[in-house]
Amino acid sequence: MKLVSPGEAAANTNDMSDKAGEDLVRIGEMAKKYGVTLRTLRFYEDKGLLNPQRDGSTRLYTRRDKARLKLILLGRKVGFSLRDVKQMMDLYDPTGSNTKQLRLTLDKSEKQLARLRKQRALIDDAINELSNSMAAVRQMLSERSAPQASVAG
Amino acid sequence: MKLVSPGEAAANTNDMSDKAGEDLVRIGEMAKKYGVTLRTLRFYEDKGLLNPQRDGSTRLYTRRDKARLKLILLGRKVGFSLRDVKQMMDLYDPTGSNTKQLRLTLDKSEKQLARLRKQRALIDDAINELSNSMAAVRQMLSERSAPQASVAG
DNA sequence: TATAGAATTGACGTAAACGTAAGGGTGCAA
DNA sequence: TTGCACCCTTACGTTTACGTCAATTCTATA
Repeated sequence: MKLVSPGEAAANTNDMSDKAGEDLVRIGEMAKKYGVTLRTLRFYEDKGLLNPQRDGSTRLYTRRDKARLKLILLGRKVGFSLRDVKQMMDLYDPTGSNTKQLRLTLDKSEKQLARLRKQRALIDDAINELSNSMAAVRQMLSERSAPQASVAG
Repeated sequence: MKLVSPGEAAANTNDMSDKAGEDLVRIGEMAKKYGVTLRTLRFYEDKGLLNPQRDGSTRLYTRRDKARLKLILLGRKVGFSLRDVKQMMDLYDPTGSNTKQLRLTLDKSEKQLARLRKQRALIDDAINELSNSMAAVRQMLSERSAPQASVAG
């Protein structure tokens, strides 16, 4: 069964679903579209983060999957683990107000924000220490007549 | 053979070496002194970063080892890998001017500094993105009457 | 129909710096 | 002699997010 020939995603002549305009794409196109590898998409599915339809064994991603993938990638970008992302997404309920999900997300976000700030502080420390060390090394290089005062011993 | 009874590091009645005042310590004291675990010290030795003497099978760390450990810990703090630290330390030659070592150190330091700055930029990005998301989530929480506009789909 | 291009599952490999457990030895104080 | 406080080596486990085959199958097209 032909779905979307590689290279033309718009003209879908498929009669897969009762809903028109489902815009199904296979894994290759999906990967290209979002700059991830096939392995990554399969991995996310294995971890329960994605759940594409199947045509036989072939994965078919809907725009729902695309939305989820976007969220995953955003989550990864801000430093959430896949586990965190899953926890937050698992709380999604299309019928409710999603208050719980939003609260959890906010809670995790606050913690992550704190971690990020801590990390930044550590990096700033490291930058300072490293700059100092470099100054010292430069000193020693400029005074190449003091064999005793080496940096390692 | 008794070397340094635990708790008194100064009064060494040992006749280990011909050099007086060697100030040898065993692994436990070394670990405590520098806030690392025994495993860490053994690991560093296994990786060729430390080379303590032995009394039978017992490791004895000299002040040379202490200096090296300090360097290792500084290196780790500024984000060098142990491999990098080893490369730099391996170039140390007590008889020379250590120009090569210093140059390598400076070179690696510059690269590491660049990495640190890049990382900091990434973190700043993440902080911004996360802050934006959080604002959006707070919005949605405050308008708990819009079921359609959920964060996950 | 042959062939290239896409897709599948399964499963081991990778990186870094140790953690942790197992099994065993040594010395010293009560 | 018991027991504790140290010490030793060996070796597998941990974490996270995939990478990298391998062997096979499906599909479209020239």
